Amino acid sequence: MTQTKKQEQEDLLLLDKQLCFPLYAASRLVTRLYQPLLEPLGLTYPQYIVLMILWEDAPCSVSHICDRALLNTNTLTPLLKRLENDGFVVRTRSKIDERAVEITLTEKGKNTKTQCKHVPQEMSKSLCMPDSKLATLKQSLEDLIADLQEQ
Amino acid sequence: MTQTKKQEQEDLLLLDKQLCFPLYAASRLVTRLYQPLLEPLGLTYPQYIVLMILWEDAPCSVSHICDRALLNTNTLTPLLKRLENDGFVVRTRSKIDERAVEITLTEKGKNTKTQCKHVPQEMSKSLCMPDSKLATLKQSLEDLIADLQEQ
DNA sequence: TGCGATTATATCGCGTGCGATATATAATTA
DNA sequence: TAATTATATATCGCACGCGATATAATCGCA
Repeated sequence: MTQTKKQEQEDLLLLDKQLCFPLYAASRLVTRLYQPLLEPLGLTYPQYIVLMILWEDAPCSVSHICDRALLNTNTLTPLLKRLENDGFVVRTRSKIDERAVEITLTEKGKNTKTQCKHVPQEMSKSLCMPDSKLATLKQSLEDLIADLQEQ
Repeated sequence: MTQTKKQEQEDLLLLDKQLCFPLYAASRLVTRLYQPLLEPLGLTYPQYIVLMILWEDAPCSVSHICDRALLNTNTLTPLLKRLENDGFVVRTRSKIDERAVEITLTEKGKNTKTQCKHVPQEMSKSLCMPDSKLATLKQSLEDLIADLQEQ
């Protein structure tokens, strides 16, 4: 291999050339931004994601939440147990299919939606980017996810 | 509040309206894609990120890695200890400033770069998106990070 | 019907992430 | 120079994520 070609190939390992790193860093930074909004409600960021799913779809099964959150039961079972412990949800074995666990929102779980109403607004205030650019970014990420899910 | 207005505000809490969720999900899915490439080298994804920084900047201090990786010492100290245990790096107290710890690459740590040469190519094969779109996505994420870092 | 394959959830172990706090060293300043 | 402040790293505790594996219930097909 020529010196030039070797150099080019090594340069692909520069941090600034990676897509993965800004993805990883942006995700963590955005999560940090949510933390002070969610902490007063006694929620973590992944718990907030799961509650959003439940506000749309509850009562529903654990596997339904897995599908929407793109998380596995090894993450979701403990998370849902904590949500149950904290009084947001109830976990019940399905009568129709004894393998399945149905997740139901408690009154507290339902009411938390009202207390979260301000969260999206606060976030879009913090993400000081034009809405059109945010929309494009969101769409690109969704395209990426669709690609990755097929694999 | 009118019924319509209330409805609009609640709709902001739909999972599909969030930017944060595709960011969170895409980051995790991409990390999963790296795993089979890194596992044979005995590396996790965050360890790979730190090694990329070291291939550019080593020897350097822990705080320098913190700055580039956007991670804190509570994450990096244990990670670097594991990298040291696995023979990729050496940690030494700086003689100039006894507070600082200098991270040096071992021969194994340096050689691992050669073994990672194929990783970026493999990844871009897997991310089946036009390069121009990937470049735009990367730039948007970097803009987002720049915004978030100011806060 | 019965038995192997599939599905739904749970558990385990390990490596992050990160808020909070601790400790030691260096820099500053009164 | 002594006291204060700032900086660099480490530690602790807890909640993820996830590969691997386990368990129980259901399905499918011979």
